[in-house]
Amino acid sequence: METGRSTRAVMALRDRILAGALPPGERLFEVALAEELGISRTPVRSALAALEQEGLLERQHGGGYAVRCFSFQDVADAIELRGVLEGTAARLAAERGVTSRDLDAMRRLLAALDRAVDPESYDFASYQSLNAEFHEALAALPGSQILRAEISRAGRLPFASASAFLQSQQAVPAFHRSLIAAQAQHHSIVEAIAAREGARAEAVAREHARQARGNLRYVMFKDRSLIDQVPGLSLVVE
Amino acid sequence: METGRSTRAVMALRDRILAGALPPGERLFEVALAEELGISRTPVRSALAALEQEGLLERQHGGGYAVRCFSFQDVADAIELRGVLEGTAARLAAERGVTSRDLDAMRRLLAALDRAVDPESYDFASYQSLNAEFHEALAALPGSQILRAEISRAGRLPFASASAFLQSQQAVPAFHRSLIAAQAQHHSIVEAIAAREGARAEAVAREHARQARGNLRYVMFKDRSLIDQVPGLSLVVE
DNA sequence: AAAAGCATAAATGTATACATGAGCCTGTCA
DNA sequence: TGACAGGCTCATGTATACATTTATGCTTTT
Repeated sequence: METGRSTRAVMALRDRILAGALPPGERLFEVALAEELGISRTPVRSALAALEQEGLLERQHGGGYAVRCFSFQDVADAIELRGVLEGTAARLAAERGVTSRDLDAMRRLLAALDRAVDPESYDFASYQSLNAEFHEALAALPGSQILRAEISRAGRLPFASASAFLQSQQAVPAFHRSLIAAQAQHHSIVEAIAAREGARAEAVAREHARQARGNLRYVMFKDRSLIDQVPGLSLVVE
Repeated sequence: METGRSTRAVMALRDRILAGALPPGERLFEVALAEELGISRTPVRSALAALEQEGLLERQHGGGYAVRCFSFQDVADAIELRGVLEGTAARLAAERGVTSRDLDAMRRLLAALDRAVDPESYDFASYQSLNAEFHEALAALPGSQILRAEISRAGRLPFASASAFLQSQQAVPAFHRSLIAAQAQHHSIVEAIAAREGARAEAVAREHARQARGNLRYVMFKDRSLIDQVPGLSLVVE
């Protein structure tokens, strides 16, 4: 198990940032963090650098880091970006073709997701993990390491990940309907890829991501009590 | 002037990697590099981490770094990725609209590029820097910090940047014709943005990037003597 | 002879001490 | 009273010493 101090520091700081314990804009000092975490400055430094790459911190003028601030538009753009990249994965998979083995795997995931959303056998926890699996498998489908890495990066910003709003959705009225709609899009994407319909696969994957934009609007403007349920949304300042 | 040892180490190592002094797959040792550069391990470590983020190095199993190997397909994918992202910038600029101030700036760049490609006043050096300016301005056009940063990242891999193949193109027969074709695409992109034609702007920007794919094929399969003129192409192994 | 386990050496991970530089406060001079 | 200069302080950048882990090779045992 990889349990280096540096890794632990990254996790601890990430948790604190996302929990809102470190408010957006707050400057972070190496010595203070080191004492707080009971380790030396060295792993703290590498953790800060890692979190900057992750997009949670930004360098201050003249050295040092601060917790990053995001605008509503930033979050919307990050979601759009993920959609564009996942759409590219879907299109390339369609254009280049996929092995029947990979296609079967996608269809098995679809079937499992079907069971998870079915009112008869509804299982939210399963849906959550299966949804993440589906999106990871999709990213890997065209067989491009470069694209896969970039999609993974785009989902690092917590509010931009494929399952960022799932938790909060549970509390909204039309929740189950939106789950069903999303699952229908999953089916369309796989069908398009199987039929080598690149443009369709790309368009549906993009639109699929944009569902999150609607959820974002709901959380930010209709029911702000849900903000705490979406990881990283505490970093959004107006 | 920012002349920290860490920054210097990044530049020195990047140069050596791109120059082929450190062959792809080669493992890098901190102590050796530190002695070679006449500095301590600390800035070397941060430089290695930075170059990993840049995509030039990859972590070895169990710690340590090695010079990254790329396949032909990797390079093609990186180019496609840049095209997708620049296409997104073009589309969003068209959809969201741009200020007349920004539009004028783009048109001034176009006019300057026109002069640079005109046989009467041909100036390759000008074209090179103006082309880079054009692509940077395009990335900034939709006003999205997130997208701009991601486009910048995509161009970090040296062979995926917008001007990666310019130098090598000088030596190919149909060089000047391809420059004129590229410039025509620049015009189309700006025209589409001005007319709020998002789909067109995106499609043309993508196709524009794909010119690099043609150049890549030429360099790799038709005239490998040009490989040294494209930064980073020495990292491609079959 | 082959496989497993231990020992050893070398690399990375971590801690700490030292150097440097930027920001700020104060005091003095115009 | 305002502005500039000088020094002080604190945070980051760097060097080095120490700890830990990993890989390799040799020995031993089956």
